[in-house]
Amino acid sequence: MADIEAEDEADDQSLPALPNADAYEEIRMRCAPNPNGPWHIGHARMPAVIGTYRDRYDGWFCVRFDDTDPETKRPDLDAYGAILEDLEYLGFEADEVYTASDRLETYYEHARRLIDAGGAYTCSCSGEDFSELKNAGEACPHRQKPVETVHEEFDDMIAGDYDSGEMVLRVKTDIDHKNPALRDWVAFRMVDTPHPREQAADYRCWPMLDFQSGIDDQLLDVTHIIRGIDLQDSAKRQRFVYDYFDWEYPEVLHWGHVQLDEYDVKMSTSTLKALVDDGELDGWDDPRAPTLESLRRRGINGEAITKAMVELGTSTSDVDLAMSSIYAANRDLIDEETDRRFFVRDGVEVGLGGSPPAEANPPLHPNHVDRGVRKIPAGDAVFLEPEDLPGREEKIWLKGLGCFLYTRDVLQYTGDPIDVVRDGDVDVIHWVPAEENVPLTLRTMDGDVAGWAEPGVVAYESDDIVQFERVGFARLDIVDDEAVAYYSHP
RNA sequence: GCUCCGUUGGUGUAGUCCGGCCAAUCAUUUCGGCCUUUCGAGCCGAUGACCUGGGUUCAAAUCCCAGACGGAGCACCA
Repeated sequence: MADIEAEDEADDQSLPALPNADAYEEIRMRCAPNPNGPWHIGHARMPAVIGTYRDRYDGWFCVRFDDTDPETKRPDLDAYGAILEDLEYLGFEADEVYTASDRLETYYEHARRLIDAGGAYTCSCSGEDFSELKNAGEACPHRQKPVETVHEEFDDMIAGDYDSGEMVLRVKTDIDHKNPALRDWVAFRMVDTPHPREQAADYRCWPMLDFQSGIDDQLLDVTHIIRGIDLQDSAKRQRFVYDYFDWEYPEVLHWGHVQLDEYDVKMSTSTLKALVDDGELDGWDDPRAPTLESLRRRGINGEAITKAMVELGTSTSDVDLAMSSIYAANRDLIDEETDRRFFVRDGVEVGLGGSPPAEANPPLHPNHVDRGVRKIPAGDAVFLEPEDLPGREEKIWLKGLGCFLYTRDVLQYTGDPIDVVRDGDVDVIHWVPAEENVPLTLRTMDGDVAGWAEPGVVAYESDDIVQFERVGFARLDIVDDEAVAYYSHP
């Protein structure tokens, strides 16, 4: 029995065990987004994996907004809240939320300690000049400054006495380290542009990510860092600071980039922002946008995204995420609960003859007859999808209504029993009455599709999910009596 | 140019540290069959992979060397 349970547990865990997990009393992680825009689908990997580990190890994770660049990657004030909402949508809640731009005094204090330890120096070289020296493995003259001078100049930086580009604080690493990426990197620089957050608008001396993040990870007792390969060298840079302070660096995992199929639009915050600003996308939740807001509007359950992300694992190579894996996970979650309805795209009208039943009553859900049936009056004519129109003198089964022969431009009711379908010669199709129906626009990744839904859809409200039979799942989005639905997936 | 990292079917992943039980796991996709008054689901089945070349070994997806290909860093971005 115990063996069986152990096996079940192993099956659940598609993620590998965290390195050295046993060595820590509590697993502590951080999700450190830059709030410079709403999240795209790729961002979901961070909370999905970190949150899943948190739950698995009964650990802790925080969201820490690393918003220390007021200019180039300027924070978007709406993004802080939007990101927390996205997190909730994905099925997680942070144990704590921090904002780096609230913590500048802490970073300054650690910088001073680093200066005291001889681990940092103020430098007024231009970026190009320093780069040249660095590539040659040569120190710049500022490296030898007395500690007192460094303190004075750093205080002046904090006071805002320099303009952007005039002075930086560098960490003293190893100026001829064989990896040029690690040589005396910048810890603080001057930024003229005020931070968009009012609480932080007066600061001009801002830490770089490697410094800020390194200090915070220690102060928050982070045991495991999980982040992208673009930050592969960060750990190596930050270790120099950790060594000065005699701290122990956390375990660190890196993963590669995620690419999506099915989208024409590049998955990048800045690209999306530009497309939204130019009006090429109808906002961040446009069905064509690879954003979480878009998937949410399409009625896709956040847990399905989380599941697909967790299945990607944590390998350092780049991965292609197939949207079909998100869709498959979502179907698992919603199929049993979702009502079936008819929706005809680009319908053609065809008359009915031969006295068919006046009303069709297909079930709301084929596996749950107890949920009841729909009422679809047939009337004198129906709409069919052009592709479903049968050939001349061919039979077709209108689902819930019966068998018809297509002859002289009219569908003649034949009264055949269901066996004609079972024998395989007659296709079953969906339809809507030409008279009593609900015009509805289906918004898809490939554009809007106009059509008609069966009358019963008036009973739904926005956010309800239905399955349009033979079309796919959709989320209703009704505004001012205008019926719109967002297509989810097949 | 310098420095890191990676490469298992269409896609993702397990196995690689500690070579044999791996003619390679699981999921998804695709294609068949059963069932079904849709699609999906379910059940059954099929197709499909260890980057290349050397070496070590009785034995290599796994260790070693070389190469190819891919990615990342060398920002006063995150």
